[in-house]
Amino acid sequence: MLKDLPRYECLLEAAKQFPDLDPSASEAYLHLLRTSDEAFNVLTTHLHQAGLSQGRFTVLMLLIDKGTGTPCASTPAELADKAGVTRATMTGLIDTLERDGMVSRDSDRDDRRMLSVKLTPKGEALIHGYLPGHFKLTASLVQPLTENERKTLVRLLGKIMQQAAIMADTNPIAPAVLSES
Amino acid sequence: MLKDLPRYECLLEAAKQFPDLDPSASEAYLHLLRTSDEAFNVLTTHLHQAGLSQGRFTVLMLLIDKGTGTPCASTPAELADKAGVTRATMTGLIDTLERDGMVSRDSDRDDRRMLSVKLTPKGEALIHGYLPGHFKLTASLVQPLTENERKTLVRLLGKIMQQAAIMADTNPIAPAVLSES
DNA sequence: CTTTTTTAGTTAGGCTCCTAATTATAAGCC
DNA sequence: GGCTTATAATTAGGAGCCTAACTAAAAAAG
Repeated sequence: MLKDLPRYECLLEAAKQFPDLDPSASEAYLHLLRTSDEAFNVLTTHLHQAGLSQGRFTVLMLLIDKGTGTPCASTPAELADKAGVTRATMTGLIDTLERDGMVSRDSDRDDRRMLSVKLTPKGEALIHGYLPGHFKLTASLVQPLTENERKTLVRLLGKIMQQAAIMADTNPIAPAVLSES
Repeated sequence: MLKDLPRYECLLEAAKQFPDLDPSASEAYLHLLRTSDEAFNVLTTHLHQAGLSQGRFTVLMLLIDKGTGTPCASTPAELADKAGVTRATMTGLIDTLERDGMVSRDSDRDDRRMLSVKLTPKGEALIHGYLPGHFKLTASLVQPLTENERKTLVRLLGKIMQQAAIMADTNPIAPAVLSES
């Protein structure tokens, strides 16, 4: 999800040379990316300590049976869709998870093209041992904010997310840029 | 910076099974990551259209001479530090940028271990042609927020960033988690 | 039925990033 | 001077992501 972490000081400086630039927008944007990056890195470090990556973690989460009798996803295609990666990528993730004994592939009796991916006891133990710490970390990150501030944050981020979704649809630059006119 | 994009619906559902979980914190955290991811993807798409990646873009930004006579960085080591990547990674980035004619490597007379990396005219043209659209995109993303909302957002994100920095320092989980007690 | 189309999953090859080991040079110490 | 340590950059090998091409099986069309 978050990677790279360019150092944006230089970018901000360069930005000042652009007359048509909206300074508060740039500042908000850079803060958003920097903050997510920091937060993400905290969690990623925790993941790495458990031998996980974002992709591996997502797969395990999707495979957990949350008491309903069925996990969120079980075939590679479902997993890829819900994880937001391609099927090819999911094949690779399942490959390494299977190699490490965290999941198993079982072929479907009715449709021989399909597979069913399941958590092994080892995988189940790993993810259940990992999650409490994960949730504690996320809680710690947001802990400086009051309940009201959290609501405000979610609301403001929601506006940006909505705008990003609009811009992602109208893919060329021009229409998105002109959306405020 | 942002990649992967796990679909957190399942995660949120799973989270409900954890009694010690702080729901508003999880929600805020997930919103933060999802929003940055969406915003990041919009910009990354724009970068790709220009034949750039986050890493390549950062290098070019660092190499721009912003009228001061000297760019932010010029040796691979400086570039790596300011870009937040390893020197090995920077070597690879410079390799492909040099291959594409965007930058040049010149050896230092005094210290033969050192190199000086410079933008070629082609690289300079590319980044200068790219930036206006980049800034317009970031402005569009934040456009739904009023000036006051932008200030609030920056303030709230700042609190989280500060907390993340604290947690990144106290690296093991336990101390960070207990920081509120 | 046979042929075409669709679907599930994988393979192949590329990119960006990483860590760890390596090469070459410079600097400090005896 | 000669040895050790530190520094600049690179190389080697791996992980996770991508797109595009491929294989196998099921479904649809004739």
